[in-house]
Amino acid sequence: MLESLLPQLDRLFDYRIPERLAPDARPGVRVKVPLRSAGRMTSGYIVEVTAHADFSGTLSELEEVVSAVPVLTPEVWALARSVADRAAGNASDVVRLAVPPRQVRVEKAFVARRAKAAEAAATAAVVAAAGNTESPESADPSGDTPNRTPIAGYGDNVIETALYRRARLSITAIPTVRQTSAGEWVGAWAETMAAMAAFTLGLGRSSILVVPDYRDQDQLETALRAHVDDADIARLDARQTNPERYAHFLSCLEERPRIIIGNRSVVYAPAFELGLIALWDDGDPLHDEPLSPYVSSRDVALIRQAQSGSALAFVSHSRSSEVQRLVELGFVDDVPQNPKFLPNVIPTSAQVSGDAFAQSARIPSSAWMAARKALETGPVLIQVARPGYAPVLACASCTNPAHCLVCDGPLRTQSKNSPPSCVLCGAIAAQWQCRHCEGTTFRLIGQGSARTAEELGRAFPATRIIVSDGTRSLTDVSEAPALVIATRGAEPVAAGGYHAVLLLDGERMLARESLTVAEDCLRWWSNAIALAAPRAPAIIVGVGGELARTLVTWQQNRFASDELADRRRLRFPPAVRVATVKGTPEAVAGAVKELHDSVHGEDSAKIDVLGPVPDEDDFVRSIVRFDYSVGQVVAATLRAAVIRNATSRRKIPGRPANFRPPPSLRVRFDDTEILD
DNA sequence: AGCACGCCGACT
DNA sequence: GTCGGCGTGCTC
Repeated sequence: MLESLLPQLDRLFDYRIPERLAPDARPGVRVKVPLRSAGRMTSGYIVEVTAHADFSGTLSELEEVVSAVPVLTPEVWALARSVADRAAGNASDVVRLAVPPRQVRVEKAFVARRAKAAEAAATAAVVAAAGNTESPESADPSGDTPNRTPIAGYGDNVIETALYRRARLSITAIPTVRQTSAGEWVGAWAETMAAMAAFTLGLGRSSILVVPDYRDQDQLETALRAHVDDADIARLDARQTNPERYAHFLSCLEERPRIIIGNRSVVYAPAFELGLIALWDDGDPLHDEPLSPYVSSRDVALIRQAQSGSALAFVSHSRSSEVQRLVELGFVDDVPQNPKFLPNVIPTSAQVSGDAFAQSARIPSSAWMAARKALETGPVLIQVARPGYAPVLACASCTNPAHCLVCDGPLRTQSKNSPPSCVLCGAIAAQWQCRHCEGTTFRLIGQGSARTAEELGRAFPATRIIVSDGTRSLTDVSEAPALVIATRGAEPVAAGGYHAVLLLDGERMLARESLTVAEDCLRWWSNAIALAAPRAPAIIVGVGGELARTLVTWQQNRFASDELADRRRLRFPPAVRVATVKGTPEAVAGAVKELHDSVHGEDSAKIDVLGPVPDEDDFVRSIVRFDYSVGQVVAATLRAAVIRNATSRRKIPGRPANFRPPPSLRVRFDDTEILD
């Protein structure tokens, strides 16, 4: 496999292995090979070693084995190929996500340590043979390992049995916090996932646990350390330096079961005897890969599960419509939580309290009183939509929104005494003048986390105020009374759970324009509510209707089912898949025609094309919607069109001799934002 | 990408 | 009759 970005080189090439390289030339190792003419080298990976080449011409010789460590295992290669095929992308792009950059020092240390271990094992084997001792114990195939903690909150052994059967599961997380055996507090979901991984480890198998961000990862790691030895955990995440990441990656290649945790790219980690892939909160957009070919970790997990035969679990408080679809198909099994501790959710319409602060923050009196009461005994969580002080500024005289004089972007205030600055370019609006009425003074609109904190501080003078937002986010707070103001997604875990949770900016959060607003809001709110102590009030302000009813009854699965039904009616994802086709008008028209040619007969109803509409640079854009059943044909057809356009690109007349136009056809599958 | 091959216009 | 322009296509 060549490390090339060119779609026309995204296939296997055969090379002859010279005698001197034969010992190291095994599948998975990094190599350098000649391509096209002498002296030009490309790097790549050996995928297969065979006695007879498929290629009929004369073979070039392998130039160099860069390192003897087989970093691209056959399983991961097969996964990369399937993922690329599904999204009409390059396998080498996927491999780049799967295999971190090589770090020579780290790799040498790994090789040396491994050689030493192998030597020690050989000596031990000799001693064992001489002494005729018992053979080393292997994992008990019958399943139940002694001393493990049961996975609580679900039916007896329901999850254990499912893991043993290697089932695919949608698990409704338990909406509260739990204390680990080491005394630390984490979301119950983390405890559940840790117990699942520990059980799988007891079966002698590895787990891959995928979380959206490092705050979730920290909780999961805390929970895991209470179940297993630290040496059984391997981490792969964006916070690590390159050497750290490579060291942990290499440790996954060892032939012993591990628990591998990290963000979305960890789904590609090599794993010894993979027994479980589990995703926390698969609806979080951080599971969507922003690099080509843009395949989300949910889809990668589904492909990997099919190839490895491992168990698969989607764990969340509110089920994504994608997983709902899989449940309705019968492909994934529903594991409901034991409804013993449902959260105490109270929706409140905007019946504003008489208190001065409550009025300015539009907090209803009942919520205000609940917060005041809860503060006597423990921490209270206040969820707001935005960070900063005043997220929006307007002209004080004409009330029109204020804009940056440099780039015309919107203005905001970061903290109380900081001058207004531009959201986009950061310029400080010094000599600002309104473009509508020549006014020169601002009016602050809305409350960001900092302004909410300041005003709450005034209302509760003796209370500790803690702010957790995008710029400064906390992972946990103590059980002492405090007001914790957090932007959605940045809520810290409180020891013992919050004594009250207030969700303030519901209306504003719902005002965002997106196909998935309702689903996203439900997820943000459910996740915050799940941080409450048992029976503590969770008050949601200014949200009514189906969403409020869903939270009160804690029936997110039914909401997901309704949501999916709506998408079916509209023929929107995930009821169907989508692909964007972008390029010159001729290239797009050609690709669309080929699609109609290859999806024909009774299948033709399974595909429809929206557009083309004009895009930037004389390009046009079409959106193809298609049923999952024709996904392979659609991907293969569009892939062929991309390759053809890359191979024979026409020169534009009247341009400089060496001018190369951009690729005249680009394809992107399953972009969740295109129909917003 | 980047290089070789080939087909057509201008030249000793 | 050949030299070299650049468009077209291939890379094991």
